[in-house]
Amino acid sequence: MLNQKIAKIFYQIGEYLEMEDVPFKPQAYEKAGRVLESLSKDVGEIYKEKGLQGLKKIPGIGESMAKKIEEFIKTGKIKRYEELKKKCPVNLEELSRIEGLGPKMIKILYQELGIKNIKDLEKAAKKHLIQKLYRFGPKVEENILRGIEFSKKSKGRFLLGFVLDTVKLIEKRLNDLDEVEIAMVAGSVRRRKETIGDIDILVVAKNSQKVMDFFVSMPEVEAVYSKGSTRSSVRLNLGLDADLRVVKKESFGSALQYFTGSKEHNISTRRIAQEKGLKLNEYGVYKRKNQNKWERIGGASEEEVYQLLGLPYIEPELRENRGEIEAGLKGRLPKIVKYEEVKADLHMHTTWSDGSHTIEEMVKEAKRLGREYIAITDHAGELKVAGGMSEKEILLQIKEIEALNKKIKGIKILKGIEANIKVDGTIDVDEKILKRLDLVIASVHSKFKMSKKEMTKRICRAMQNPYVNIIGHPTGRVIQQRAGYDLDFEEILKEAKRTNTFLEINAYPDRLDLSDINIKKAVEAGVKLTIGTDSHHKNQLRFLELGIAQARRGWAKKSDILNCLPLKEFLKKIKKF
DNA sequence: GCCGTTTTCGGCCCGACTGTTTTCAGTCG
Repeated sequence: MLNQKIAKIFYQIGEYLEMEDVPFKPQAYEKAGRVLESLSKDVGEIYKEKGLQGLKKIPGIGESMAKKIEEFIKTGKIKRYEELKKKCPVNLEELSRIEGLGPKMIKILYQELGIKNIKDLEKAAKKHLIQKLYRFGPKVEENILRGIEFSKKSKGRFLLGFVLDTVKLIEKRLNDLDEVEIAMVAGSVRRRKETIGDIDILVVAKNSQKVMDFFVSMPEVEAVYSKGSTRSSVRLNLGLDADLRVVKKESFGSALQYFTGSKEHNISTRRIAQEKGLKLNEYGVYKRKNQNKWERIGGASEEEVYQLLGLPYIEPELRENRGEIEAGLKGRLPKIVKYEEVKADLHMHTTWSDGSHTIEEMVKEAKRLGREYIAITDHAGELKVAGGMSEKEILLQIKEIEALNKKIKGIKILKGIEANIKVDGTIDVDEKILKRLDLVIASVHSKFKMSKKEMTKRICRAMQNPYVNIIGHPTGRVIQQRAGYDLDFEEILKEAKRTNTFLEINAYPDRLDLSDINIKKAVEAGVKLTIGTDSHHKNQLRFLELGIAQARRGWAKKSDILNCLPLKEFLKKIKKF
């Protein structure tokens, strides 16, 4: 929480400095903001443990910013920021969200028209006051109004899981065209980020005009923003924008690398190019010939781009500038788990609790999707709103699963439950029953707002239960809805390792809990993980892919994921004793 | 303001697009 707050202030300081035309500092603040945002550890804790020196170890944070962080921890304020804000007291966060509006324009709008927020901005635009300003015109005014409308309508980013199918469909359709040599989705979708802002697709085409015609007339297209011969831009009925770009075959690799991002990863790769006397852009890799002549030396494939930079191929899911470049240079990039290596889905619900399908229906769909084994893990115990099973029902369900295992071949069904971790950390199902199951997931479903200390103790105690194998959705976050419970994650990892308990990567689109950053921490701590979809409907079983993507983004190897194991070994490893 | 297997000083990623201008500034990804 502290990290996000300070990050926001740093972003704003950067924007204020940009208004003043201060060179280089804006980028420094912006970078520091991004680093803080994706930092896994709270700066408050870093400061408490290691002081100012600890803060300065954070990349992008030096003397001056460390002191500002210290100031914020101690006083809740940063003087420099308050000064800048006094000079230009506008709602920067709100205004810079408007597409096309940056610090320089915001400053002029404030000085000339006293515009402080979106409300003021909308009023001024409707009165046509903006187009009278120097270097502004009717088009700028129009764009501002459109930007305001968009920001009102759009919810911002979209969950990957709810758009991935459509993206894949569009990609496949394009690839099926005779005119298309290759079509590939780039951007945050290709990196499998948990939320995405828009869709970028690249194609190599023999006849680009025909491809563009096809693209803008797809049934999913709601509006066409622009249609050209090399780039078209549309809004899909899902509510998000999609761009299609035609690139030359010889540039496909560098274009794919460029448009896949992340921005931070690209900045790093271009810096490496520069250090080697090369230049990297979306058209290729270039070598300096003389003063101002560059010679193209590659760019047809991504592999070639990375190779010319002296790097191994870096999987898209790793391209977040979280150490993949450094690891690549040292030859220490991990071999991350492959999509086809995960054999099982370890978390799902049926009509026995709050699911929509019978066990048999779920099993058949899971088999169709190629799973080798699955665990049925209906709610049990006190969670009556979610149809928690009584102990009697659990025993009946065990019988049904045993019968189905005899009936259905080619997939094995494991007997499990999702039990509740009560406030005191105990499990609300009797050990006599737990004993008879293949695996037990224990999750927090109540009283989310406990103190950090209490919640950590609560989950640690659950892990001490000899029959609890997996902690479900360990941090309890719901993307775009609520932050996770307050936890000492380091402590959780220690206890998980000590008690041989596994942490879940919940693959449900709005959970993806553990997050990529927490997965990386768990992997580093040697804690093993399981992936489960938490499906409540058979159509949700396909979300396993999202959990694997998340594992890959967290640098997890095959050996870190328990459900990569064949069934027999899995059953041995899951047991605590 | 940050950073350093060439540096504690002198660099800092790159190009396209847009709208406003007659050569460029601002914004974006």
